[in-house]
Amino acid sequence: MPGSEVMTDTTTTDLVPADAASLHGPVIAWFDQHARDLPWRRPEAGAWGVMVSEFMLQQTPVNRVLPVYEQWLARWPRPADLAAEAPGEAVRAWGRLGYPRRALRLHGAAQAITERHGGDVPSDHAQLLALPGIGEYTAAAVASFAYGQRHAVLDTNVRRVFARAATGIQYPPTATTAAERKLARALLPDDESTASRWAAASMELGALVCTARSEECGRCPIADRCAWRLAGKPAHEGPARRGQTYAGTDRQVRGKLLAVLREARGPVPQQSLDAVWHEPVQRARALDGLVADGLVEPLADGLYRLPA
DNA sequence: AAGTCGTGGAC
DNA sequence: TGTCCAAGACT
Repeated sequence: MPGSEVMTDTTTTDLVPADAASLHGPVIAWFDQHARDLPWRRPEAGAWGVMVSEFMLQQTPVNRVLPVYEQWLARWPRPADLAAEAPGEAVRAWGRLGYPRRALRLHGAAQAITERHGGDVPSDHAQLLALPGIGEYTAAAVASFAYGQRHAVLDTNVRRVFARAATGIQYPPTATTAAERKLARALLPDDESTASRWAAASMELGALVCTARSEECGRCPIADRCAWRLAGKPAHEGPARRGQTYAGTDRQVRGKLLAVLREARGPVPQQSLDAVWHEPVQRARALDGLVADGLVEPLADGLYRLPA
């Protein structure tokens, strides 16, 4: 929208730059003291380790990612190792992390890295963004965490921290707004290495202290200047922002179908897939969807398998 | 641009 | 128990 850049947002109490800078020190100092020792943060993880972790962490909790991440990197320590495998092996190794299309996209990204970038995860934001499964957030995260670059890294944790500390509201909007991106850029430290540190620190603060529910302001290094807390922590206004009932959806059927294929060694007969769901129309629709997504490969004689 | 896409733990 | 939530991407 032309003109939106210059519109003044009167509904928020965004910090002025001088206040913004005062956040960096306390948050980064807190991070130095309380950061979790996660495997993808260790130097030996490398850019590939960071990238794999970011794929797995999309909409999935850290604790569930940890074991799969370790197995994945032990088996495929470089992008070329994964690229040489059948995509179905990536889907199988993905296990029960959920959203298995991520496994397919990670495999595709590994192939693109092998073909276009000599087997090295690119450090350029635009080149990262061009890889399958990498959007604005993941491109910024890899560039920042793996290569120490200066990028606004706006994930759900950071958005919540900024919504509270800077804007004074309990929760950020459903979808990321231009105002949020602008705020994130304004809060980004000038120095590259400090900016990279800030990105990780503000994210960790949201993950450990400034959580969605039962936030712990007593442990927050910037509680004394948090706009939301200073306003008396007003409750979120408006309707509940979620409504994804899972039971009975196509997603549940897809999950059941894929679980059968994941646990089988070779091709599976149609009959085995039919057993997971009673309703034939929905079952067929789910299976068609999996085939269309490239997660399942139909063979002759009513056999199905993970993609070769 | 609102819907779709898994899974399981916490309260 | 049902609801909410978890380092989003894609169409």
